[in-house]
Amino acid sequence: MTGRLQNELKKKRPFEEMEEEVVLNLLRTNDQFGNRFGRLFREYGLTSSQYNVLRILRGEGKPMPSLEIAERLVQVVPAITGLIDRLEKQGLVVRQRCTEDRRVVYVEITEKALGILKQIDKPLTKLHKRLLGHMPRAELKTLSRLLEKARQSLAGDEGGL
Amino acid sequence: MTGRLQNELKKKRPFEEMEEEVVLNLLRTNDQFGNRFGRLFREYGLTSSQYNVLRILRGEGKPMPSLEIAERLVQVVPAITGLIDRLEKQGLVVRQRCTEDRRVVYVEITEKALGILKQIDKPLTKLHKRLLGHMPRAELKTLSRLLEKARQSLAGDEGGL
DNA sequence: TGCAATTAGTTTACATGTAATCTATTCTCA
DNA sequence: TGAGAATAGATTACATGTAAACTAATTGCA
Repeated sequence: MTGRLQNELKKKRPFEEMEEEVVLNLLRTNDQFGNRFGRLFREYGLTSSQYNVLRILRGEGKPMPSLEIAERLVQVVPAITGLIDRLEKQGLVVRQRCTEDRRVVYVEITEKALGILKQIDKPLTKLHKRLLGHMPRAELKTLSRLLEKARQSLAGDEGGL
Repeated sequence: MTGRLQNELKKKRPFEEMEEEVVLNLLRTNDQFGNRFGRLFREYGLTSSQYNVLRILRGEGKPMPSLEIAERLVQVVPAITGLIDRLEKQGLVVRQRCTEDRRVVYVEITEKALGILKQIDKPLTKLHKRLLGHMPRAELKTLSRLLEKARQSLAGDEGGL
């Protein structure tokens, strides 16, 4: 695997090669893991995005404004509307306009959705185990830490160019 | 601060927590980096996927069958058709059916596309630097290695469930 | 030799991500 | 208090990712 990735790189300076390799590895790992999770969620009639919205709502424990959900998803605003639309159509969330500030729409998770999430919990844990169970705890910790550190270059600059 | 001790006691299954944290960090980092690269490519009229197709074609140095490109993109087959369609419409690639095996369609990169890629090279390197330049070489190496290791759990199992 | 299995690519249907623009409300403050 | 700025969402347009079904060409092999 290492060799193949490096083969795709045009040899330049070692340091730039290193950075590019990290980026490619990041993309590749994310894609492959994402595929697996996507397949699992699909077995329960959900997409990854839908699952994530529901997970956030369950974690919050009470209705949330659309934009607050969108924020936690690290998604851009427009996508959230359609996402909630489809969840509502499936009876997994309910929309309710706030009476005090009529601009705000609260989204609440339904019992039906909570039931599905509960069904997913175990297989999801199992999948995590399958994907990462072969790595010792110390390495997982290091990996998390390094990913966080990588993101520090964008800290406080989320929206800027 | 209720204390680190209590926090540790409250942890249910530390190991699974760790795995989930890695996955979330992976998603987040990938999203944020992906946004940056996407914006850069858009300045040159390309999407990330389009850039990647062109980069692969430049690297190969000669026309390639559609499916071979798709394979390297870690993408599923159907997406490649539309992608090539749009690149062709922009005059960035040319399609040519193979005479020996009439099922195969070769895709060739154009001079126009090579010119755009050349323009992108420097800003792209600069962006890499900006995103990862704050990490010492040793950490980049470790990060790459751990990402590769994470993917080993799916080795030789690309298509399976 | 002839037909089933493969293979390369396309098409269709749907969910999503991104940007730009628009509407309805609420807030600010001169 | 009243107009402009800010905020919450929705809408539109387009590129993409995914699955499933389809066409055309080639291969394998009894």
